[in-house]
Amino acid sequence: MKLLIVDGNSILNRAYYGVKPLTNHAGIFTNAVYGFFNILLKAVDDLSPTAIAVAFDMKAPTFRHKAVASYKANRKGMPPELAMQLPYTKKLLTAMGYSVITCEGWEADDILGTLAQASADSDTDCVLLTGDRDNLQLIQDHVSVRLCTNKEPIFFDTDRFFEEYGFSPIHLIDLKALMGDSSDNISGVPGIGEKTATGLVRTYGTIEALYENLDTAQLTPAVKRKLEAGAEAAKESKWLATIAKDAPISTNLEDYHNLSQDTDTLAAILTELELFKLMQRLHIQPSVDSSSADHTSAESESNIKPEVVAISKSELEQLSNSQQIIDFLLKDSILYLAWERNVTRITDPLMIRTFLCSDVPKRTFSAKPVYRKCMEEGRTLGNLILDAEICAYLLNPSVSEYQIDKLCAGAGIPLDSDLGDYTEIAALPALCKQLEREVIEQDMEQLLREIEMPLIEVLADMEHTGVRLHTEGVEIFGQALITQIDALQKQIYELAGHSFNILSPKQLGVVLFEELALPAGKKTKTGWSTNAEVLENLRDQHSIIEPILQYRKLTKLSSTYVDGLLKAVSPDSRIHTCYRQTETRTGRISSTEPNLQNIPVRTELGREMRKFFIAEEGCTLLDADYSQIELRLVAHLCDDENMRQTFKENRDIHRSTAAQVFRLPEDMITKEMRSAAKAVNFGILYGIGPFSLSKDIGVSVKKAEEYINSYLDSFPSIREFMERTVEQAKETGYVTTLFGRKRYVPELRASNKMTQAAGKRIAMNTPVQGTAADIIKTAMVRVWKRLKEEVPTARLILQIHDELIVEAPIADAPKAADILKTEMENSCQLSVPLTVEVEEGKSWYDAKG
DNA sequence: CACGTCACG
DNA sequence: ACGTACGTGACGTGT
Repeated sequence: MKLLIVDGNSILNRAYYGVKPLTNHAGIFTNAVYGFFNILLKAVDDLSPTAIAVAFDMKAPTFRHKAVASYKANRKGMPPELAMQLPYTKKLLTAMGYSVITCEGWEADDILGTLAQASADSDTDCVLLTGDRDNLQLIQDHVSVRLCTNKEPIFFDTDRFFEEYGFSPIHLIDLKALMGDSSDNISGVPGIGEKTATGLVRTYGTIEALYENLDTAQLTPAVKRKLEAGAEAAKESKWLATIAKDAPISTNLEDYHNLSQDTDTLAAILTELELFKLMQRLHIQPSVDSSSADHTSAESESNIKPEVVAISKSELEQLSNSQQIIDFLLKDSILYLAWERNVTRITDPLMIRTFLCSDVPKRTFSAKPVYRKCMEEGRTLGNLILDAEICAYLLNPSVSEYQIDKLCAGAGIPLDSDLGDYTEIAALPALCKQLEREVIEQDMEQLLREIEMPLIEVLADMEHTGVRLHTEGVEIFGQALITQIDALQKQIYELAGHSFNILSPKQLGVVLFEELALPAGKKTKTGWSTNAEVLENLRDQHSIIEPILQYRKLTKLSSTYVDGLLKAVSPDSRIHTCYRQTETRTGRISSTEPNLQNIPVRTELGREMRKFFIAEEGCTLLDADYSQIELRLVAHLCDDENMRQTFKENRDIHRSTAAQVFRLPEDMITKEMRSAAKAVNFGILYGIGPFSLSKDIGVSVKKAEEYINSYLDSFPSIREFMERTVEQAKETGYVTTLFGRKRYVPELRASNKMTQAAGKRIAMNTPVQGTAADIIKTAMVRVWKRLKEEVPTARLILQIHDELIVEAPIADAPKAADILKTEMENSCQLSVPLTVEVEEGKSWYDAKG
């Protein structure tokens, strides 16, 4: 028999602080559970114990035992994010067949001590798993410790302990008696520190032996005096430091043998917590949750083992002409199919094309690359009815990466890894059905079918078409930048008196705040902040600041935009960005490789870049953007009559807001007042605070607060809407957009009030930003379809959140412009008009005056 | 790989 | 006392 005794609280605590915050989609924290079992399972793998006992403190300790008193007095209670994970941990341990031991009035330590002693007494080997060095005192023959640290665990037995401490483990309590332990509120002997205490313990062993020999001992007078004065404290401290070995628990070690695992319970809890990695590690399948239990057909079907079959060309043609739903995955140019109970794979490119282009109803996971591949062959993917990745995104947009195996785990769909390459395709039919059903249950079917599904092809087409770049122009622009950058660099080095890396915040900090002794403003966690805002404030203090700011601007343009864009140009002189449809938590699309949604516009020099985004010969660019879409949505969502009226009359919203806030007629509003109102308007969208507003518009925090209050008083319906939205998010755990898109806001349930405040801002902003995303996506689908039908020469090529760009032959441009404006303005009926401005030009720069 | 910085809506 | 507006992506530095 070999016993593993776990200090549950200590390991859970270590896991909690060692693993980054992690929650399931309902907001239950799971990081400590995850870390706990990683530590435990690693130990079990390494040690192969035949019995495992996990000790926990009691929740509400009484004062029968002295250690409890010190515990209560000196350790803060667990944060709720950790406390909520404790019952899950215990239930999982029990389900795994391990013993969970608590003992009223006794600490986990005491349980460890008692069991360790019982092991030693019966010549049974045992290992203590703990993160607390206190437990090293329990080491003796047959009893060793596996000490968890931030790195690899350290193994301690008597010999290893002696090497490190120079005395026997049992004398650890004597060491503490002398030096104390602030974390356990053990005072020790005042004035005796680690060095002295260690020396004394090495010489005398126990404090009793030390005090008996105090008169004859060779001690400095000071130490001797302190020891004499602290005799009582030493005794008291030793008593406090000693772990009990007589907790009233069973010392019959046979009682702790591992029981058989309750796989169902284990699966149910891990599924609830969405700890899929852990499930894999334990080789258990996720459980089917109760909501899907009544759909027995899907369940039984998915439990039938699929048959791997070969398929001939004619059979494939027959299948491709049928009306049954076929699930497919395209991976590394291999096509995997699943239908009825069969799975197969196809490598012949012609057969792959036959299937993909056919009209047979298809489902897949991640369709956009498939559309792209088809488009590269001058075709398209036929009759796609469902993309499971998109469904998963709608169900929870906060997931960082959507993977079939994890989603199956979360949806209670078994994965048969014996099927090798066929594992995923075999599970796909069940996954599609399940996710589709959930989307429908959560009232997002329309969002799925009318927006997200058709959008996949639109995005694929936009990527495939790409945007033309005037590469020579960019190169020349880049050369000019380099020349200026070199000059600035030289100038900066001269002003600093030496060369250094200007782009290194660390080195720049040294130059500015040490060598030049400029007043250091804010700090970051690693050093001084040197961001633009800080540097702006130092502008007048030293002539080095201006060129540094300039240097930063130009190097940014050079590396991110000139170099970045040139790297991304294809041989056709066009840039084919990648639009990501499952990336943002709000429903927006993002753009990568390269990001075409952050091409400079705010400064004149940066805006120059847009001169190189040009139309094909004989073509022109049409740029259509929504005017104030987010503020219009605020007016609609809040149903604010005042604000709605402004938009209905197509008046200047910022001027109108200023008039409300300052209680003046509109013609008395100054530029400054208008721009302050504009900042407040934007701030409102984000859940503004006075501090940030003051920074933004350069007034005092107090003044900024007045503006905000005045704003919310002028528009009471906005305040009500914001409060209502946050309230609702707290109750249900999520917020929704006008079109039913969801986002969970677990931040609202955190105990940290900063996090909670962030949660409120998320709750307030997401319905606005998300609805705007829904609207432009709808418009994209409609514009794309109409252009395809009516002006097939015109191509949608770019989307920048509230802006669409179409490339069209000059002759077709007016018609395309009309379609753009009409479809964008009418993609949604609100209580305020949506207005779109369309402009035209040879380059993006020209098309956006 | 994390951080700081900065580009956009 | 602390940090301080929502949502993104890319680059260079430095551990």
